[in-house]
Amino acid sequence: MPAEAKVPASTARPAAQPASPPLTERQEARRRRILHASAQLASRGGFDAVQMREVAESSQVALGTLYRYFPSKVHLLVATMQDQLEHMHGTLRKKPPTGETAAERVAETLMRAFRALQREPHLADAMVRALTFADRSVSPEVDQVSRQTTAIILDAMGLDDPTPEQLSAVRVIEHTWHSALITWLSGRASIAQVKIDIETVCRLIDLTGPGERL
Amino acid sequence: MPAEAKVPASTARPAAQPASPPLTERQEARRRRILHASAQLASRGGFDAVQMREVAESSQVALGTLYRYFPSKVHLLVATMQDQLEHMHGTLRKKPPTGETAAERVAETLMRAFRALQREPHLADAMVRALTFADRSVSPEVDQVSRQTTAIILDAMGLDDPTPEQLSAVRVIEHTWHSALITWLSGRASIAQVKIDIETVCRLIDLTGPGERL
DNA sequence: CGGTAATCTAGAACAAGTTTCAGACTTGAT
DNA sequence: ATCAAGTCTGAAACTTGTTCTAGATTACCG
Repeated sequence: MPAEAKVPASTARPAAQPASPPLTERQEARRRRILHASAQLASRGGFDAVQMREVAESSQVALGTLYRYFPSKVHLLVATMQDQLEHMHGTLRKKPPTGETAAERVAETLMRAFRALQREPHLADAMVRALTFADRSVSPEVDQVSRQTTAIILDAMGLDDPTPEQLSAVRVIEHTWHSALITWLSGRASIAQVKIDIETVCRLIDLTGPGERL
Repeated sequence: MPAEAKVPASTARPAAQPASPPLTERQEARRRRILHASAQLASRGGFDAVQMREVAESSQVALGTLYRYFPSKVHLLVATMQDQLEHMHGTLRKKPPTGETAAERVAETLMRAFRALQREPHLADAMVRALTFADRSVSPEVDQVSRQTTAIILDAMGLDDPTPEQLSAVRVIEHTWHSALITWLSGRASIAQVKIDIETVCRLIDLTGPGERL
């Protein structure tokens, strides 16, 4: 019979996972080392600096093992993003935004996240590029990131059960968030411009507010 | 002195180009063959199917020459997108949108473009993935695509000199457009959902309309 | 404990993007 | 027509993501 339980197809820890045998302690440690190495390399030189051989070496794992845990570089980086997002969500929970309106609070939250990303622009580059470059084979993982982001935004809005209109607005905000990050990372938009775009899109929230204004 | 003028760093033809010696007829023909081959391969299997060696072979050009015209696969695909966008803009000009409000016309225009993309989903995949994956070295070309997209949207709005607020709204619409396409292409959103997102974000236009409602 | 099935390792091998190079070919100027 | 400079070609080499393999290790069941 099995030795170390079969490794799950690169999934996160905390959130509920349909069916993936729990990891051995050593496996958990390996996974953690890999994610750490990934984030570290990404922080240096972004997407390109995360080279699978280097990740394997840094995390003291054979290349084949790395691929067993994360079936591709994009899977690895998306998992890295999941990891960082949890961090961020935790941090944000502690100091909730203070704005008056939901729109203000969401913008405030996103700008806070944006400032965090600015501190590690290379890491941001690696994660966001991986996220948008991901193909169908990474959909479940990308979806998980999306859900986490949605949760953060809904938290900021202070909503428990949003209307379909509000969910649309949130989706649009996420779209804008990702795409604005991309333009910033590739040097085509300034920090100020990203700020404006975020504030602009957040106005949509007012349109779908409790008053149901259309 | 030079023979065939030095090839420009992969730029489009029609739009004004800062400084790039005009192409020989044969060079122009090569460029065209390359773009055609690129689009053809992309239509088959998307981003992955556009293999540089195959593009070179299909377009009867040496690999080195291909790289002289387009310094990377991403450059090539972004140029392919520029090419297709011109087409599209021309087509759209002929049948302007009929909606009452600017928001309706923009949504109508984008949905028309979306339907065109649905006819060649693989091509769309290749172009959009290249666009969002592009790094700084492709910024000028990506920017050109962005300007073209902006022009299409402003056309639909029927505006000549937009206010800064309106430009913000247009940028947000573009963000949403790109990101929504990505989610559709990677199978994480349905066509219906993309439609909703586009319609949702287009409401922003009303917020920044002539009335200057904040 | 012993057996056994799965995992991990080291390293080779493969695939596709990118670079490089020597030599043949074009072009525009004289 | 000739020449110099730049371009194109064909092919090999290099890089990095990904796959594969044989053997050493590990985990768990009985």
